[in-house]
Amino acid sequence: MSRPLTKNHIKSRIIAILGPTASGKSALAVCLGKQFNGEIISADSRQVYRGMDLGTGKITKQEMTGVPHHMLDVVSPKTVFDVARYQRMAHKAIKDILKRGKLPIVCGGTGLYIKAIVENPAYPEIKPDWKLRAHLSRLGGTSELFAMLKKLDPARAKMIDRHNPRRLVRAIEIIKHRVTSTWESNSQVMDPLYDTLLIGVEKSPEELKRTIFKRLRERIKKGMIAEVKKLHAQGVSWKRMAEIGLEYKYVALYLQGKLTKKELVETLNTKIWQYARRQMTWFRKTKGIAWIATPKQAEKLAQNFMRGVF
RNA sequence: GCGCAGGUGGCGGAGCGGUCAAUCGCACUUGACUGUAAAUCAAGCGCCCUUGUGGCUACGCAGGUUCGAAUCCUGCCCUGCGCA
Repeated sequence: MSRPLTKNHIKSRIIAILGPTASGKSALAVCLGKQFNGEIISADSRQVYRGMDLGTGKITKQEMTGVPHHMLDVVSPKTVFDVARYQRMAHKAIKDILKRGKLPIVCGGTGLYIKAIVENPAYPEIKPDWKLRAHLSRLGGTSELFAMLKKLDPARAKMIDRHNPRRLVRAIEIIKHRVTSTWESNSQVMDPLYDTLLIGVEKSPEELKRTIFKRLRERIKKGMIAEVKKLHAQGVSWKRMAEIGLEYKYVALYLQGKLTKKELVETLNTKIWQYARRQMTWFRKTKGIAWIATPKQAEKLAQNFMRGVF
C-alpha cells in the first residue's frame, strides 16, 4: 500500500466529531455539514452493517436532510468488519469528498476507527485468519496462548495483555504469517494525512444517563425488537448478535426467552451506560480534543478552523 | 396459633466452630486496547491509616457456651411456605 507524501504540501482540513453514545453527535454533524458544505463519514463500528438501524441509532434519510453520508450500510451483518477495512474505505471516501471540493466530517463513537483515520496508523498487512483463530480458541486458555506467543515473539509478549484472548490470538496470527520480522520491526507507524479539528461532545453523566434511557425506550417503541427478529430470520445467528453486542445481544436473549421484557430494558440500559463510560476512557487519553457543550461552540471552532485561525 | 425453612456486604448468593472483612456473580469506580473495539481484557470495591504478617466495626437484635462463633445454645424481632 503506497502512502501519499504529506511532508511537503499542506494537508487537507477535515473535522472529526466524537463523543459517547447518545451525546448528539449525528445532529451536530449534519448541522456543520450544511454550514460548511460538508459530507459525513460515519465512524461507527456497527452502523456499517446493513439492516442494523434502530439498534445502532443510525441516522435516517430524513434526518440527513440532504447531507450525504458515507460508511453506513457498507457490509452485511453476517460478515465481520474490521478497522483496517474501515481505514481503507474511509480514506477513499474522504479523498473523493475533497476532490469534489467539499469538507469531510468524520462523526462517530468508535474511538479506534476515528484514530484509524485521524492518526492513520499503519496496520500490518496480515488479514484475519479465521481458521487459525478457530484453532487457537479451541486450544485452551490464555495462559497457553501466552506461552505460545512468548516462544514465537518474545518482544510482543513482553508488552501484551496476557489475559486478553483477542490480543493474544491476533499477535500469534501476525507472527505466524510473518516468518522473518518480529514485533519490534513492525511497530505501528503513524502518518496523519489530514489537518484535523477534533470536536468532542461533552455531556454530564447524569444527562447522559437520562438520554440513554429515554432513547432506549424510544427505540423499543419504534420497533427495535422486530428489527432483530427480522435479522435473525434473514440468517444472522444469535451468536453473531451477541458479538455485535448491546441492543442486538440483549434483544436476542429476550427473543430466545432468556430475559423478560423488564430484565431486557434494565440490563440493556446499564450495559449501554457502561459502554458510554468505556468510550469516555478512550477519548480521555486522546490528545487535542476540543470539548464543547453546545452546537454554537462547535460552529465557532469550525469557523476558526476553516479560516486557519487558532 | 402450631409446623417447617430462612434472615450474611448496594443486590443475588456461598460459608455452617478457628487460616473470614467473609468463595462467587451482578452493580459500582478506575484503567488497558497495534485488523472482531457496542468487542475483548485488567485492577479496586466495610471503615481508618501513606505504609503493614496494621487498627477498628461487622454476618437480624439481645444474651450465653467456648481459648476462639457468621458458624453451637437461649430468648426476642422479621420474612416465606405448609397446617390450622
